Amino acid sequence: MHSQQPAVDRAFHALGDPTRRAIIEKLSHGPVSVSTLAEPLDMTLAAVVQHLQILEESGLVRSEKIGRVRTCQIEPKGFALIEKWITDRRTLWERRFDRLGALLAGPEEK
Amino acid sequence: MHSQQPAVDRAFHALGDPTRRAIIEKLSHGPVSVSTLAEPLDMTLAAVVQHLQILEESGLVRSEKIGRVRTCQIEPKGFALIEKWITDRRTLWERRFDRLGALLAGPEEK
DNA sequence: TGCATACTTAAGTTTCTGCTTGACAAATAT
DNA sequence: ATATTTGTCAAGCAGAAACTTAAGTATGCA
Repeated sequence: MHSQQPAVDRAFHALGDPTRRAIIEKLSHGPVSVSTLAEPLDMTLAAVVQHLQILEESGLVRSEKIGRVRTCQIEPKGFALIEKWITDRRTLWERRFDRLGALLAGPEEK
Repeated sequence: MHSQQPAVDRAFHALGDPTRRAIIEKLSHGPVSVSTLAEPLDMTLAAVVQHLQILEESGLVRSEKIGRVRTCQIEPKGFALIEKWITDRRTLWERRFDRLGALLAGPEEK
């Protein structure tokens, strides 16, 4: 139950981990190398690389290797997906709320 | 590592699970009882109750028990938190992108 | 009163995640 | 040339998370 899931599923799963959100926070200020990213994160570099793989597969991060250093940066595509998911749902429940409000205000014609 | 975490952490963790997102999707159309919620979800009612507890603690769902039936509904507060987290980060990286664009367009005075 | 419904709670099992270790590869510096 | 830096890969393990089972509670109904 983990191979062929849609992009929005992977994006939500990726953001579910606090370490990965910390990585996103750091990348928000600009592109950073893997080791710089790992430095403040009380864990081995290998663990950070694993988090980065998940972030990259989920479309939240993009990276490029030049020489021996891999530089990571935010990929907005993934964020757009989860924002869309939320706003789509909110549209549904707000529409319901509006209808309810209209009813409570008293049914009007026209 | 799970007791004193901020609300935004709990909200992201809650939405990381596909079953919980399915519950949110159903609730987006309006309030539903626990057993109605559980019906299409290939798992026991007890499991669904556990998911609901997490959703409720994360501020994404609210519920009220009347008689013997508990009715659940969306609580927008939790969603506002995670949308704010995303837009805050995007503000950062878009600002950077704007500055970059300005540089590439050629430095101008004034 | 007796029985079904709609949960609730606790405990145990299984599966998944995050992390470490260790060995390795490639680029760069000395 | 060799040492150092930067990252990659593959096991393996401990704890967390999801789920089940089973027993219990409170409400509503006949």
